[in-house]
Amino acid sequence: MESVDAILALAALSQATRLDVFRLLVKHEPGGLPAGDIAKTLAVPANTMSAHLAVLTRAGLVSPRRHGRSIVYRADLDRLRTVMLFLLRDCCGGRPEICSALMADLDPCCPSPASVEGPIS
Amino acid sequence: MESVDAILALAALSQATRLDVFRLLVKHEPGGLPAGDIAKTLAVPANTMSAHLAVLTRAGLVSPRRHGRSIVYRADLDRLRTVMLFLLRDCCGGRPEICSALMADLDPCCPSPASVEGPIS
DNA sequence: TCTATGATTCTATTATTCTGGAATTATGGA
DNA sequence: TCCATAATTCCAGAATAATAGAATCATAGA
Repeated sequence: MESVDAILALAALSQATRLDVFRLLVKHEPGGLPAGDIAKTLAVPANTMSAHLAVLTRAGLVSPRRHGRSIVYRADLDRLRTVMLFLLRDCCGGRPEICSALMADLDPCCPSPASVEGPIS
Repeated sequence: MESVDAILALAALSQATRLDVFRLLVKHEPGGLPAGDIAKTLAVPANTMSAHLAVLTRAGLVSPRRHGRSIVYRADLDRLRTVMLFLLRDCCGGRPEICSALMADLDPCCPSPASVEGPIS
């Protein structure tokens, strides 16, 4: 990932409404949510929300798919992972001891990978 | 970490010059770098750089310490870790299967923790 | 085809951020 | 005290982002 892409993603998430949108969409994975529902849930006018969704889409953090009359948005977790990798690499750059401290601290947020190797229910 | 703090940090990093500053300071851990050297290295006027450093400082991503006539800035990796944890938790929120996929992909960026348990040279 | 609904685009207004010249503050040395 | 250096603060102009009313576009159903 290039700096310019990372900056786009960071900028997209550094705005309260858009961060809320992204969190909402993560909560609604993998089904996604229509633009109208997102706007209603967060109490933002439809056109304003549309502008925010466009920013998130340009940043690659969400993706739209038409479904009948609605346009359903989904969070792109892969993109978030890429952004986080970019940040981590910046820190690691020749300094593995820093990175592993980060990793160790990140771990408790999740169960060990071994425990989730089965199919996702 | 509260949303407002995360937004502050994300906004701070979502600007080319400031992202460069942060990367430069990470590279210069743990010694840090005086404001003037940062400005010179990145070819940015001193007062402009001062404004950017203030933004990064307010976001908690760097911290200044006077050293004689200079003010030496250091990257705060702990803060970066906190921001990344915030983002991860947003994704995990009741969905460990998503998070562990993220973790698994983050791993290759670093050597295994076991290999860095010795003192940092 | 006509209508209603969901969503976006157009446009203008307001607010915020970025930038750098000039002035100011803080420190160390002569 | 006086000067030079390092850095910040003050300020204003330019650029960018956020917001929302009105108009437009796309689809589904009658």
